[in-house]
Amino acid sequence: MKLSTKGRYGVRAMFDLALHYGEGTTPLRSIAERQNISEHYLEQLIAVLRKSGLVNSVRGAHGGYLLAKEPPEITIGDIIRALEGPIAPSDCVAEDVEKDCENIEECITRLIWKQLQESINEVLDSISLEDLRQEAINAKQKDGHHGYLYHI
Amino acid sequence: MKLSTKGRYGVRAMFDLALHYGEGTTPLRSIAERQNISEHYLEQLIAVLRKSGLVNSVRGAHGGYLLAKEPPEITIGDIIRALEGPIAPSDCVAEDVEKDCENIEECITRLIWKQLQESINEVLDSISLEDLRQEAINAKQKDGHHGYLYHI
DNA sequence: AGAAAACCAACAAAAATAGTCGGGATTAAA
DNA sequence: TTTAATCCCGACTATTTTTGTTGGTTTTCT
Repeated sequence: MKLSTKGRYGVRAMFDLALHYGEGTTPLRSIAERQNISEHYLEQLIAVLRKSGLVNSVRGAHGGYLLAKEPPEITIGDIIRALEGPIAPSDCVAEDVEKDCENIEECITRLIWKQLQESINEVLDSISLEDLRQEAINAKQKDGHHGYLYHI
Repeated sequence: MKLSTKGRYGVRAMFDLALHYGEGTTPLRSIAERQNISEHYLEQLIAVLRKSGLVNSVRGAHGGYLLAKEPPEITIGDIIRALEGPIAPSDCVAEDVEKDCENIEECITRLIWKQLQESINEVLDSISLEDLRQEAINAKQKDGHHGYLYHI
């Protein structure tokens, strides 16, 4: 029950773009440096996000990436599903798969995975990039020097 | 965001034991056959469940496994956490790990993983083996011939 | 032209997953 | 007392997924 770096890096990259929303394009190198992620690896992830219609790109010098929609219109769920595939704790609850349960016990445990799937989607779809942006603004106001408010 | 077979097989095995609760021990082979899971692989999983105090074992001929507590006292969360480790979408929200976020963005995305973790645990801890047992009884009553009610 | 960037495809190391294999220890029953 | 059923244990292995790396090509601004 863990997200891979794909999802986590992807969310951070999109969050980074959200913080620079309205300022034109952001080159991948800047995102990678700020977020401390391998640039080439992030390239692969953002390619997926582009193909999913979540970011646009501008090629050439002074090019870069930018959000394809406004921050309130992009949810964490959109990002995670693009990068990690549909959220399905078990294959039998994935939308595109038609798989028969082999026995009644399997059918019943399926109820669990269905509930879990719905709950996860609900949480992830309830948080938009705008929400994160607001959190960041609040955090900075409370603690001027970039303050690591949420350390464990 | 997918559970491995460890968690899913484990839940099915425990469910199987719940359906036979009060009937003494159940040999692993029976569980493996009914649930169509490799016996040797399931052995490894049930060893973990035993060490976690969720099942007891009886060695020797006519031995087998049985639930260590009553079905209402065992939740799906107990089983999943035993087999897959603590539910933590990101390491920074795992209880045993003290990891500093490296920048403010990472700290803010952490809020997502924390919310997600809580939601997942809530769902999984709200379902007990007894709940599944009741579902099974209902399903059988409605459809006498072992009826695959929950097919997609 | 030159530099900055996106874009692309193949490769590869490391880790996790999903088992398999072979035997040893324990116990009930014949 | 042997035998069969069963749990117990450790080592091995194949496959897949993750997490990148390498080395380019193309596009566009200055």
